Amino acid sequence: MAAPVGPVKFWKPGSEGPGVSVSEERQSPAESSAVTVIYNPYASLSIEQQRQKLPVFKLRNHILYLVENYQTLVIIGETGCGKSTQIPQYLAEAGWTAEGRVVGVTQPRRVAAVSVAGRVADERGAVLGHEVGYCIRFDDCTDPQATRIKFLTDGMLVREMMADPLLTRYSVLMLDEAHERTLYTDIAIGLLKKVQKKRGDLRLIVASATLDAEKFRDFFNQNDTGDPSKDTSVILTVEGRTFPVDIFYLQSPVPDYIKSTVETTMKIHQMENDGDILAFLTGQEEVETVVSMLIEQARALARTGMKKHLRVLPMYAGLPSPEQLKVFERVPHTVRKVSCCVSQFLPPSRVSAAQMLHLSEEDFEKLPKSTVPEMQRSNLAPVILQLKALGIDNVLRFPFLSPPPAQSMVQALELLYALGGLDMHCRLTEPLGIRIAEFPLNPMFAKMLLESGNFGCSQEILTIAAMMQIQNIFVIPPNQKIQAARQHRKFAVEEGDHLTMLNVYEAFVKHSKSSQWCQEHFLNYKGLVRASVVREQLKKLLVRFKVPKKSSEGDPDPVLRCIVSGFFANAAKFHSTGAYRTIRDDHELHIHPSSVLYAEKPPRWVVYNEVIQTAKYYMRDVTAVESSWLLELAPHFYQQGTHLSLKAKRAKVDDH
DNA sequence: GAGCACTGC
Repeated sequence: MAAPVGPVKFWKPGSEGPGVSVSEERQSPAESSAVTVIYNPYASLSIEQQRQKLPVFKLRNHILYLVENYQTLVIIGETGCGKSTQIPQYLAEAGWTAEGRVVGVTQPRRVAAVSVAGRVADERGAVLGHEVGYCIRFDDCTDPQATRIKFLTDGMLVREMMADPLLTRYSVLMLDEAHERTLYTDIAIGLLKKVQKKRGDLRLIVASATLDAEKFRDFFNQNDTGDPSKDTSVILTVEGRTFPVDIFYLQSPVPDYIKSTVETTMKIHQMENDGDILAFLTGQEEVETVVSMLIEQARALARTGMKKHLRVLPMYAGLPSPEQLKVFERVPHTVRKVSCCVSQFLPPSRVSAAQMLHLSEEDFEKLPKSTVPEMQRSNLAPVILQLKALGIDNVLRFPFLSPPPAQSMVQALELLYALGGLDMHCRLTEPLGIRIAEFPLNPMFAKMLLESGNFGCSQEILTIAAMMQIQNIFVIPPNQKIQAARQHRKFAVEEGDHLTMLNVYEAFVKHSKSSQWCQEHFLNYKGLVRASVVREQLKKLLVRFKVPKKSSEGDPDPVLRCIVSGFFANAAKFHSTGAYRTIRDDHELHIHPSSVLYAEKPPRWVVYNEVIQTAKYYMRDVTAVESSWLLELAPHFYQQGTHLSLKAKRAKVDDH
């Protein structure tokens, strides 16, 4: 009756069927776990030889031909075929970066943008930030004069269009991992379709998995003559990958999967020649446990005379990005790299990773292959505001690849109206709406910052806004939970998370931003440094918008009221049922366990920054408020008659 | 009152 545990991934070059050593042993529970092995047989070759080994190399001229002759090329290729690193270089070599033009490559994730840029700079013998650069939020590593190949997050591309709607500097844009259908990839796709109509010279490469390729091609095809020879978009498939992948499923469950992950990893380390290892775990804490166990065992092994060194690296989102980037660094032949990652194959139904690891092969195969586009399930307020800022007045007629539900459009418009960013005719307001859109933040944060001068607490609000952009300020080592909690309590205040984070930052500054002090207080030093960088950048925007520099001098009231002026729409009331309910739509919510208000007497009224959905709907970053503030600071949103005006507005929206 | 998903601007 025991359900098989899986999946186990096993990569081995040149092998068609099951791999040799590990797979043969996969039926033995003690030696089975979710472990991926990557062999790199080309590590000893020169960079140029390595480039020529990539599957995409054979198609170099064909790709260049298609880019020359079609406005849009949809390219299908698996991870590892080399498309992300090679195609931009082929384009540069073929002249697409002549006369100051730029080839841009977007990635859905920051880490990917930085690491792929690093790899390409390496291959070209360039210093990162010159010929090859990257641009992500709060971190622009490009040279406006010198950069020819630019990697950026898709969100950053959308933001760039606010300054240059036709993206005049770019000759080619490649949207990598487009099949992931992230919110900003989808927006970029819609925007680029519009740009292409005005700029026939702009070339687009959409890199996608097989499933969506035809959808992308048809979306971009401007040929309405019915004659296929006049198509403006085309699909090309890159066959193969550098390292074939085999997936194995365990036959029986593993009693202690942490232990067996460590055992399997060590076995591979001792038995196999070259190759790095990826071990998948279900959470940050497990990653850290496995990392420390592996380090310990590798040390013991080194003492017995094992020549090959094991470099053990943790990899999870809470890690500062320089630490995350270490898993992409190349290591010498004498070293084997083990990256311990959090499993991220979570389906949209939000089954937890732990559950996932205990599914049978049959059940695993039943899970949906492609996820619901983010556009279908997101808060669209930031999107709509940005589209408006890009001059797209009728957002309902925007060419969405998958149009979002009308209801979420209406909600977003209502919120933006309530924030004062849009007027009654759904037009961007001047100057507030334009300013809100300028901030690289959720509109509620932007509104809060812009109001902070009026509340006489811009200093405090700047800190709070910056701190809220950083995750995991409180460090909780699994073996020192009690000590960490004791230190963290020193900063906690009954008002909630916002003022607690203000306290943390102010104490950090008071102690001269000392890393030693952070360590003693179980605080994320790098995170706090990042918060101060973010704070400086946000401060520049406030200076530009002439928001007066003021402090409430320790008085919490103005600060709390200012938070409400931005986050009034995210208000919830505690009910006798023992849960919170949103004021807006009576939706049940709970305080997230990471909040300082968790396990405290629940305040009657709260506002929160965001909701995350796991087992339940949790509010993250929560602060207690007075209900009277909601009425006072957002009368248009909460007073009687609101529903009527919303209905009227809805009717107006539906008219478009 | 009950115990923690990730990414992006």
